[in-house]
Amino acid sequence: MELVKDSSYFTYSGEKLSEKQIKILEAAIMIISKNGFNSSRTSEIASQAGISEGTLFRYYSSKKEILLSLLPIVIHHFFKPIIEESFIRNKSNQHRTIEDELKYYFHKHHQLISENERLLKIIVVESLYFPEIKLSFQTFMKNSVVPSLEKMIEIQKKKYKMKNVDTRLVSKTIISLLIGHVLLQSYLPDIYGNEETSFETTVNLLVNGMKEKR
Amino acid sequence: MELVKDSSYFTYSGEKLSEKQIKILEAAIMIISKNGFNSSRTSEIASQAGISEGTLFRYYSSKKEILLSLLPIVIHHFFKPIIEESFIRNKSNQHRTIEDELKYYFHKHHQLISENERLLKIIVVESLYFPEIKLSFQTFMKNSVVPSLEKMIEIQKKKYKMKNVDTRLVSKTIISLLIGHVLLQSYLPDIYGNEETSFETTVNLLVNGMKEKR
Amino acid sequence: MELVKDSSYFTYSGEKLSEKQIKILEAAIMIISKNGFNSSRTSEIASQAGISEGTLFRYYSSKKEILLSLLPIVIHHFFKPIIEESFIRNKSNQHRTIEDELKYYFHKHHQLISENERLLKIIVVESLYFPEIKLSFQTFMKNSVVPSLEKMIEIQKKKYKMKNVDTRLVSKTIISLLIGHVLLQSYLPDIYGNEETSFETTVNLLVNGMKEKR
Amino acid sequence: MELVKDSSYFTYSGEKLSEKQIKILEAAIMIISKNGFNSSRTSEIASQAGISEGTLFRYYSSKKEILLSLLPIVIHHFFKPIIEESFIRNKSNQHRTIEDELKYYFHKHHQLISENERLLKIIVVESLYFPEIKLSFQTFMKNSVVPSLEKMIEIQKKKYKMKNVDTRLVSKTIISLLIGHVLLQSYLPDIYGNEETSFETTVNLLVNGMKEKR
DNA sequence: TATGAATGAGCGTTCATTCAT
DNA sequence: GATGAATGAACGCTCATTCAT
Repeated sequence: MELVKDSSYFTYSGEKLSEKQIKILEAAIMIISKNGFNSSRTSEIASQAGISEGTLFRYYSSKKEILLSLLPIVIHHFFKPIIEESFIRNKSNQHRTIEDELKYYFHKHHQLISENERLLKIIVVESLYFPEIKLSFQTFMKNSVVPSLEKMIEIQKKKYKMKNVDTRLVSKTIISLLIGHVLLQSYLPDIYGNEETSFETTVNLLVNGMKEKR
Repeated sequence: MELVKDSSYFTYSGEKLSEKQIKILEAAIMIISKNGFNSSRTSEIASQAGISEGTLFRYYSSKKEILLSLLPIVIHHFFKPIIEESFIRNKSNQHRTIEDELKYYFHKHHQLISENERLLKIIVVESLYFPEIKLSFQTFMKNSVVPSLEKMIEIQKKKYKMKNVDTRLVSKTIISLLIGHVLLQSYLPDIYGNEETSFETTVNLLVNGMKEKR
Repeated sequence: MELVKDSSYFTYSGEKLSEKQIKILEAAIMIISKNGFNSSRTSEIASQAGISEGTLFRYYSSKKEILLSLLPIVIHHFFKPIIEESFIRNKSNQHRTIEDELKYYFHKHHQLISENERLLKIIVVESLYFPEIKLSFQTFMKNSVVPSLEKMIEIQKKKYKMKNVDTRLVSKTIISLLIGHVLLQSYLPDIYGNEETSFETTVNLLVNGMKEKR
Repeated sequence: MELVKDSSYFTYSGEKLSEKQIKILEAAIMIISKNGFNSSRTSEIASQAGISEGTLFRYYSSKKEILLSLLPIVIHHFFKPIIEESFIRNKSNQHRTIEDELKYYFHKHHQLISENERLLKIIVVESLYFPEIKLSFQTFMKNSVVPSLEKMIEIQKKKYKMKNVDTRLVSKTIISLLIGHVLLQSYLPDIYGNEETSFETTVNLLVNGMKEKR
């Protein structure tokens, strides 16, 4: 399974997932990301996981519980890294240019999204239909991701004296560009294929736009 | 139903939808956009349409056929306008600035998206799971939307002598911004609420970025 | 089906049961009285009713609803008659002897129990496990059956000047005798077979016991 | 567990139950009397018995075998005492009155029923659905309980010269009263509550009824 | 043509029973 | 012997689809 790099993917701090549970979640991510939650069959997840359907329900008491148990994994593997200091690097590396900073930001996100692609697809889509998932999603965006990003922007604004730039608008733009690039890569790979290589020019365009013209 | 302005919404060239079919499709858009295709019940669609379940199956031989019949409507109402000359206005109004042009482009898209919001949601989400929908979607993007957009960009590039600008990158950026803004408005309305008002500054940022710095 | 004399058994005032519902209830009474509620399969009830399982659930939204819908039938066919004036005849026929009165009371009950045997079995047994059924059962006994019986006893006590007789004890005894006779007939038919013929002597024993000895 | 006085409860002649088996049966009586056989889970019985489910099936090869193994226990603890000489006391204490004799009989039964309440409930209810249990039940009643009771009645009839009394009817009446009282106490405790205290008057009523009137 | 009752395949879930450790 | 994880048949229930009226 391409999403999951190694067997330690699901064993994050604060949770002790058994081998069976990991197999189930791996299978669930495969099946649900392919068919959607509602069209995914517990029988299919079980057989993909190499266990019986009865065993599946020993570990997850309902189909929905499987879906919900993906939430902390997304948070751990996708959201946690984004809000960590090392991700933004807004403190230690102030000698870097804003372009470098943003390229790093885009690159890290791209990497994270690639690593968690199927998982993210599930959570994003199912949050349309499961309020509890949407809420988790929104909460993390609102309380962690956006503040963290805007903090970085504020620092850069001060550093480069771009007082007229609207922080909120820039954060919206950066997130939009990320989302858009990921979706376009997925939907129109032959036109908007290699995302990684386009970051450089995208960042240049963006930073250039933020700088005041003569 | 807010999506459908009048009874002629579904009567596009090449198709003659009966009154019953229109009612069914209206109901289907309501129900499916709310619950997703799989969680939508034919019984609910029928009762929302004010007909019996039996009648529904006289007009659409299967539930999936209803979904697929929404495709040409999306194409007609969403994609067609986008690729039409009047949408781009790249010929007649050459006296306008590039900012005006883009603001108009964003505004028109926003309008179109608003008018077709539920319909688009269905097609975008279900295209994740139904290859035939995805293909239609991709084909229109590749053959019509992107060329049309890039044609406009080329014209503007010539007009404003921005030779160094990468057309593909700009089209990707514009589409990304549109997608991102729509999604963010939907997922994080209290942070990134009013889309329309942010177009102006977004366009300024973008155009500013495209212009060469001193 | 022995319990149900004719097709009008289930059509009592205040309820309009369809033909299908009657078939389902007839089948349910057969199956559940044989196997118990928990061991009865909806598939078996459906096939006994001559319909598909899907149809069964069109008329009763759950298996338990079938069980609960038997309650008003028991009330209508078993409890209602017991508390009606005509059953006790404590007003119009005061010229009758207490023996006649009791024989009539026993006889009527025996008839009612025979007619509703399976239905009663279900309700009595399942009230052990379903509190709502037990409550209905108790309520009817406490508020209707026992008061009605004790009213009759009081009248007879006055008529025959049996002041020393404990009304509550006599009602308990009468009900016990009824229950016991019915159960013994069911469990030990070859020993305590014909209930009807033993009523006469039972009543004589009871009345004799109530009368004061010299 | 209130039913089982001590660890020797289950060790009756002809059977050697291991400690584990006793624990299992104790747990089974608790669980099954509460939920009914079908709604009782082997997992619940095992955990109540403090053993694993696997171990349970080492001692009883199926769930039903547990139920059936309760039968000899009921026979040993409930029926055996009833048919024993000491229970009836028809020989040694001929100086007692018939009232005393019956009160003693009722009292002893009441005591036995109280001590075996849960066990009896299981056997009585499940005999409705398991023919082999019903048969055992019937056999003991027919061959042991009824003859033993009627023997006592015959002796009393001779002693008190009540030739006209129908022995079978009296035995039926006595058993009915016992059954009725137990059931009424269970179903309508607030009306027909204390069984023990009503025996005295019940016996008086019964004996009075058996005696010839002037 | 329109209906809606009837269908039955297929779902998520349970639980008595098995068996490797 | 004791365990408890694993099993899978069978359950209650759903719902897209059919068809007699």
